[in-house]
Formats: sequence, structure tokens, C-alpha cells
Amino acid sequence: MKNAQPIPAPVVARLSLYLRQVEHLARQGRTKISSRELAQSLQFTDAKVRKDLAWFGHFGLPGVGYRIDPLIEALRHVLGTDRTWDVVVVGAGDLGRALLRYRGFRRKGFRVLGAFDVAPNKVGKKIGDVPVWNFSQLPEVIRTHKVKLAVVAVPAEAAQAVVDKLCKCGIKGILNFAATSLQTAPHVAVGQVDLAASLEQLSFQMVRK
Amino acid sequence: MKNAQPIPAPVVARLSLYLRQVEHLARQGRTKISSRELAQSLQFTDAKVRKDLAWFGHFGLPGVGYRIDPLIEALRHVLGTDRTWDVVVVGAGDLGRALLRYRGFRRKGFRVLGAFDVAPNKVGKKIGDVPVWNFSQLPEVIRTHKVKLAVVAVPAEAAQAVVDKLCKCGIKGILNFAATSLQTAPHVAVGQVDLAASLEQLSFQMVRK
DNA sequence: CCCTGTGAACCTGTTCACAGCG
DNA sequence: CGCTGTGAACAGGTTCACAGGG
Repeated sequence: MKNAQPIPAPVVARLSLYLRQVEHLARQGRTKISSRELAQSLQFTDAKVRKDLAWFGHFGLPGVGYRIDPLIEALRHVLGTDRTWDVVVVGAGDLGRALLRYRGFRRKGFRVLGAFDVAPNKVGKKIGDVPVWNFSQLPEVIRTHKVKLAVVAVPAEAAQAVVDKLCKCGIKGILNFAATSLQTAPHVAVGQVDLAASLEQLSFQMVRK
Repeated sequence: MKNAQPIPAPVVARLSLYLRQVEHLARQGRTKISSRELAQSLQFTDAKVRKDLAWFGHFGLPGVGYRIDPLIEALRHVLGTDRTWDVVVVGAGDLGRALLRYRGFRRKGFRVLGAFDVAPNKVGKKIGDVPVWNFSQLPEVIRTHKVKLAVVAVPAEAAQAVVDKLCKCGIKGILNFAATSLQTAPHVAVGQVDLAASLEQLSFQMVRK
């Protein structure tokens, strides 16, 4: 445990993968796993797995491996998903609707409170079991429910304005699906998912062999 | 130009961002941009931008900056998007449907030929202007159209089987939205988008301040 | 003896700083 | 003079290799 230093970003990214994997193993009734096996299933090296897990405690058993249940608990705690986060989705277009229906968020401890849109034909309806509110109600909802996380699924042209508004309301984290780079206050965490860019990366890999 | 070595992955990831940004500038009628300005808009350093662009040619003009049109052309060429790629989507659930309707793919040179699903109530219909075929027709479609790229948007439990099938049909690149890690032949490029993990990363950043 | 935890060596990508060109 | 291109210095993350515990 070298818990003075902050955990490096590439390590944190892998922690999500470890968690996903060990949750899967737990559902199969497994109780222990070695760094070697965990590494192989994710195409890492065993030393990397051990180093990564050593950032937040040493509960591996020499000669045995890691006990899965404590590992899950520790990973969730580090990642902050040992509690439920309320999330709002801004933009109820195709992508927004898909995200509202996506079951995986809830399973990981994220509760989607509702969505916001400006289109009158969407406002007031429900998508799945989640209501769509008028965008003008965003400050009110965020403040009364103390929402910390928002998902932005609006067209690129609208994204920066939406994000400015979110920041003013005191949001702490934004997952942006719009294909544009955002300017925010430094204390707001931003994650970016660019679907077209992801395909583009594959395209690159295919032309070079 | 140091074109003997392969371009490092983190550089390639940024190339997509540079391209997105300069395409945006071109639409505004801009014709030149300096590494400094490009860097600021993406929150990078100017030296990083220059080093990145130097991997595939030096067409920056000292004292002036980069000419935007040739830069776009070069970036598209490197990324392989100076041509159109046919893509199929496997899984016509909520996420699959959203991806089928997503305009950004076409804009970047990806043409979605169609989707595959096993649900009889989906097969035979159209989503947007894209047909949904029975999953059993996958080999036929991939082979006759020589499709190289597939997007996987099926439940995690089904993903590995789908991917095995895709590999057998000779697919070259897979963008996987299922929350599971895949085993494939080494010559198949795999990109991973894990929506829940992306939120989880934000969650981490929020608990540590 | 197997498997963890970890210093040390290594390697790769980033930043710095400046020579050189338009 | 401004801005690119790039070697050199630096920083960080990964791999190696092994000491130590069950």
C-alpha cells in the first residue's frame, strides 16, 4: 500500500476492467483468483495486475491468489461505486434514449434520474421508466437532488452551452458523447466518448497491415 | 518524417482529435492554424501537437502554421478515412438502434450496411434507412460485401460467440460495446467502448477530491 | 513450491529548448 | 520575428526478477 501518491490514470482505467472481470467470476461462484489468471483473461501481464492492485492495499495471499469478494469490495470502494450516484442525461435523441434504457448503468450503481430536452414532443413523456423534462428545469433538478454526474448526448454544436450550464449548476462530472472538445472549470471531471473516433482508430489499425 | 517506425497508439488517438478540430475550423472558413492554437483548443501543449504531426510528414510552415486543407487530407489518409468503409452492426437493441441512427459515422466515412439480430420482430424491418437482417445471414452479407468492420452491440453473454462468428467470416476490426473482454485472433483489431466503465472513471475522480 | 509484493532496470512518451526557415 | 521540427533531458509506466510468506 503506497497510498500517499494518487493512483495513475492508466491504472484507474484498468481497475474498472478488473472489477468487471471479478464480478463475473463471483457470479460463477468462484472465490479466488491469481494475478496470472486475471491477467490472461484481460491480456495483461501478471506483474502489472499485482502492481495495479497493490496501489490500494495488499490482500493477495501468497501461494493462493486474491480472494474475490474482498477484492470486489475494495475495487468498488476505490472507484467510488460502493454507493449509488444519481445521474441526469441531457439530450433525448437516439443516443440519449439508448443511454436511458441501458441497464448497465444501474447495475454499476448509477441511477438515471431523468433526461432533459428542448423538443416539446419529447418533454413530459417517459423513456423506459425515466421522465424527460424540459431543459429549463435542469438547474432546479440538479440542485434539489444534488446531482453530481451528467451525461451529455446533444449535437456537437449545442454541447458547450449545455456544459456551461451544467457547470453553473455545480455538476462535478460530465460524460460527453458529443464530438467536440469541451472547456470547463478545472474542478469538473470530463470523460469523452467519441463513437466515430473509436471506429476511426480501428480504421487506422486496418490500413497499416 | 520518421516514417520507418509505427505511430504509437496514444499519438493515433490524438490524430482523431486533431482531425475533428481542423475539420471544424475548415467549416468556419479557416485555412491555417498554429500548433499553439490547435493545442490550446484540445488542452495539449504545442510541442506535443508538432511532434504528433511530424510522424507523418512535415508540412507546417515556419512563421505561419499548418495549412488546414492539406492537414485534413493527410490526417484522413493516415487514419484510413480517405475512403468509405462498410460497417455492419450486430445487435438491434436500444444501443444498436441508436448506433444505426447515428449520423456521425457516415460523416466520417463509415457506411452502415445493415444490422443483425435474432429477434423475429426486429428482422425484416428498417431502422432509419438501414435494414435489419437475421443473424444467420451474417456470413453471407459479410462475404458478398467484403465487410471489414463490425460493431457489436449485443448483451455481454452473447458477445464472445458473436465475435467468434465474425472472425470466422473474415472480419478485420470489431468495435465492442458489450461489457466483456474478448478473445480474438491476433490479426483482428478490437476497440472497446464500455459505457458503465466510463462513468465509473468519473466516479473515481469525484471521490478523490 | 506457488504466488504475492516490490525495488531496480528498462522503455516509451512528454516536455524543454533551440536551431533553422519563411 | 514567429512558428516549425527535433535532439536532449525528463518523467512515468511497464517489465523483470527475486525476496518472502503461506
